[in-house]
Amino acid sequence: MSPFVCTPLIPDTPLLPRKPRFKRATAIRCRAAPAPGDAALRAFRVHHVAGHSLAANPALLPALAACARLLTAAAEAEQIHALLVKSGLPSSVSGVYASTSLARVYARLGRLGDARKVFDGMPERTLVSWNVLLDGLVRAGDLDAAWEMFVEMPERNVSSWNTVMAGFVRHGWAQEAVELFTEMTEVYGLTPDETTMVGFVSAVRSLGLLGFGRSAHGYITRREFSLDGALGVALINMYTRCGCMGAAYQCFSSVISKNVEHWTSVIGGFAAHGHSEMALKLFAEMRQLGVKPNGVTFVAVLNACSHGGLVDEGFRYFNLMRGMGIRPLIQHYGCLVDLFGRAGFLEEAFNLASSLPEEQGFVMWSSLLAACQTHGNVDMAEVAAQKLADTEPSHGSSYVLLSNAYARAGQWDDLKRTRSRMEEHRVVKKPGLSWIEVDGSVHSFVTADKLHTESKDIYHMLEDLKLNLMSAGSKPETFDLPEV
DNA sequence: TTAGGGTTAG
Repeated sequence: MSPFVCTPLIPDTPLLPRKPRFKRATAIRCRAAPAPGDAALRAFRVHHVAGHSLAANPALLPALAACARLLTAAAEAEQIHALLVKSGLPSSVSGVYASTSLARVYARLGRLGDARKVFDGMPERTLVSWNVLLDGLVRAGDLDAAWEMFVEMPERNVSSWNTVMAGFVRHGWAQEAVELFTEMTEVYGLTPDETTMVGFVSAVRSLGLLGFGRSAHGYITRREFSLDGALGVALINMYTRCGCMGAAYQCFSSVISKNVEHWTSVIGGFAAHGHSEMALKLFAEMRQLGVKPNGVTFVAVLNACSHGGLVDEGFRYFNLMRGMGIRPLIQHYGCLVDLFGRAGFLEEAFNLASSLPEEQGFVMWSSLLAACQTHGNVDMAEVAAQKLADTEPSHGSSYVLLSNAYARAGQWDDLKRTRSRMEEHRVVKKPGLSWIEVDGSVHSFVTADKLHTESKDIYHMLEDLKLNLMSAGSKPETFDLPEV
């Protein structure tokens, strides 16, 4: 295959005309003379070409910072590294900044071995150098190694704690992140800064600890931390995940300088909770104010359309996105499949889903399977369930969704067969969990469990609620399930 | 002059 042809992540479907490719000549010219796109890299080159020594090049550290930020400038970083080695700068004491910055570039590129080599070669290390390496381990997902390093570091500051905490949250260790916060503040008496609060709020968001989230918000307000950056986004997201759209919107409104992520978070929140009109109204407002949406914003917008049954609008937004030069990803196509499926256009949903790469299709086929259940198409449900099982064979939800579809269609023999196949393959469906936080402790429940210490009182309360609902005229939807 | 932060399809 020609190196000049980009392989699209998603194969184009008839819906989506193929994008024009770059002209061959343009690609060759770019390759022959790669001009650094970043201002700092350009400045570095200007000084270097003018014959300035590395130590006298004011753009050295900004250029390395750019390499760390861009993640596409590995070649430039290597060139600067070579120049540093040649100049002898990294081994001099004044080179501690350059070496730390260089180690950071490799750490950010995921080249931990190279980062470690630079670090090991440093005659003098600062706490920042340690934190850079710590961050590299955290980003690579080697949390055990990161923890080991964190414990053994000669000293630690708030940044070290923040680095580990953010890493824990990013890799799903939210509970550990909360514990880390408690230890940092209560045992070590350190004062949290804005970054600490971003990590903490993100952790309590993952765990659904609304009470902790509210306390954190209070603390943030008292400290007069700005909500203009990541902190505002984290707070909006925390309220959204806890189902408090009122608080999320209030928080959003209090952000003075709103960026695309603030807008995306609040739009995504309203979309997820079924308030499609509000989500789309906010999207229009955002554009009117000149904030440019990104691919994630469009996931939120398309989600609003699918939850609101707005098929035509969904396609209009999808085309708008492509018109803005944003390449659709599997999430966007997933929204379209969901949009078709929920609205009952099962054939269209199926055709679109079938045209996409299978390995990323788990969520998409689940949504289609759910749509087949809703609209009573058992034949298609069987195919979708098979696709799901192909993607993740040990996942129980495909069997459960399929048996639900059989139940809805009254095909009890097929339902029995599916359940026995599940047993044969020893597939266990992980039960969905609900939880509620009362006075700082989290109480979790699965369907029909009696493990909670106050289980008896809870079931009494449920009975009361049920009676109240019935007397108010509510009728539950029931099926006559046979013994399986 | 070098470190740590946020949004994504069921």
